[in-house]
Amino acid sequence: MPSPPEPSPDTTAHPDGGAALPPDLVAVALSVDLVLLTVREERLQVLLVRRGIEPFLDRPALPGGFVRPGEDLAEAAVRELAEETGLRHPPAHLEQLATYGTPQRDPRGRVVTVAFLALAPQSRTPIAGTDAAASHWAPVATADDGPGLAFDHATILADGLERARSKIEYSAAATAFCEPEFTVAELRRIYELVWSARLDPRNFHRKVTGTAGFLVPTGRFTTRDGGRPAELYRRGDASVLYPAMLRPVPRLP
Amino acid sequence: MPSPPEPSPDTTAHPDGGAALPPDLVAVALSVDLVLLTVREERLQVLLVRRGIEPFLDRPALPGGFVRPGEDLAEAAVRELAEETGLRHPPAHLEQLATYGTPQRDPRGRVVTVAFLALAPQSRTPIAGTDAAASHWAPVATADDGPGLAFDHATILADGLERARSKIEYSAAATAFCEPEFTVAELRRIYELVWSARLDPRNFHRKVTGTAGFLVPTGRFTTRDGGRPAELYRRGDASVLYPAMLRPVPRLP
DNA sequence: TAAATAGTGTCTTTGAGACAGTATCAT
DNA sequence: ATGATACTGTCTCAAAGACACTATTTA
Repeated sequence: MPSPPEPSPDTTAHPDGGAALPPDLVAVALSVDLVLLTVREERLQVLLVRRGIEPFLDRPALPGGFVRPGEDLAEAAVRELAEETGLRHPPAHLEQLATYGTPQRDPRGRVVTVAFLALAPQSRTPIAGTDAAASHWAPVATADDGPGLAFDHATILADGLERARSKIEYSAAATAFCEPEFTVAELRRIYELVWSARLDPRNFHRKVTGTAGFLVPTGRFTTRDGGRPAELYRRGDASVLYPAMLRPVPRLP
Repeated sequence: MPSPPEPSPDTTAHPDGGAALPPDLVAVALSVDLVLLTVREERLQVLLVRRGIEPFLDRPALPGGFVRPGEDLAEAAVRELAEETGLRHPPAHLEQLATYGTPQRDPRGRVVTVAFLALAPQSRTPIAGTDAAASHWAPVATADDGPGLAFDHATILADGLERARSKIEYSAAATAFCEPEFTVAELRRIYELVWSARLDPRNFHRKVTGTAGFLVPTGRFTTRDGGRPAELYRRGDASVLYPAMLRPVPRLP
């Protein structure tokens, strides 16, 4: 890796054309944290890491780390993901979630974190790499059980879940959980597991195949789900879903 | 992988129970910026300030400033708003928009800014105070004309507008533009100006009065809009609008 | 054959869009 | 009276919910 550009970390000493930052600034440490979700073993799961240092030693936490000089925020997010989980490919979906900067959220000092939401299919999330020993999947329903998540990560996780649940209503983001080629039933299962709700297979089929640009039929079929062969689809160009898919009241027998 | 040695910013000198921030951190300056929108003179307008210092001296910019020690992000946003515009009351609606941290977005050094979206009625936005001389309203349609906005504020403004336009679809946020008591026609005018679209008065009336918890009738009437007296309403408890108000394709003759 | 899943069609209900008609003010 | 705006009602159409029926595989 080439050495990073030399920006003086002392931001107050960085004049440019006579303009400099005011000398009485609070310097904050900036980190990124990730809510990486996937569907595996018939459940919505989130990637957690076990903290190897204080504070919150040995407690589960969202993967993340400090932003480096000259590094963009999203760039830092995918780098941390690769380092902590050995993820080769960037996640299929990545978006900024929110920024958390309550003064006392980190006992070490002022640390502000920019949280990202990432969605990926199971095949792209092998968990194997340098620090990978400490990373593991946890069902979102029980992620905060036992020793609670470090820092304010329980809040960040809750916000990420709510974002994911609402995002798949009006966008094609749910396909980010799927393999490159998938059946309508597999996509429906994603919705059901993310929403904890049952959807009518026939109405769902009509909705997703009837929305222009959402799904692209490949012409090929699979029997991997059992029963009559189902057509395989790829995700289409449409990123917004209009009209939106309506989320039922959560009810999964 | 080795990190270049760098002078410790003072955030690293904040030990707590043996835990300290790593010494090779990049310290960043953290600021907040505001997209404060209001409806006045029959147009959607945004509050801008004229920059009094380099860089971008004399260019229009979004109001904002650096976060102080021990200060929460939203807290910093309302403080900056009060300082730069003399706004007494906090805005009726305030939400975090997004965080912008491209390395070169500020020529003075690494400055990351957390942007907020604020909505307020005209009555609460008098622009009178300490630094108020430099602040002014600009119609959003022409805000980026002439000398462009400083930094990446044109992007932030565009994101804020899009957020406001979509937010009023599925939430009661549009009432934040209204006075405490308002008529259905006044609320409709808000939607029309924010969306640049014409809405059918009768269908709009049916929609907003038929959605439980959205509007609370006061029993009193006004003739300030001319014609038959219109009932005055207050905003209700409902913060989400379901089903959503559908945004037509922008078309205002 | 039965069982399982894929896909199509049909009926009902909800709600949005379009627009007629009446009500109550100012002038 | 006229004109303006407030409000109610009615018709039509699009789309969601519920569910019957047929199609094609494996066991």
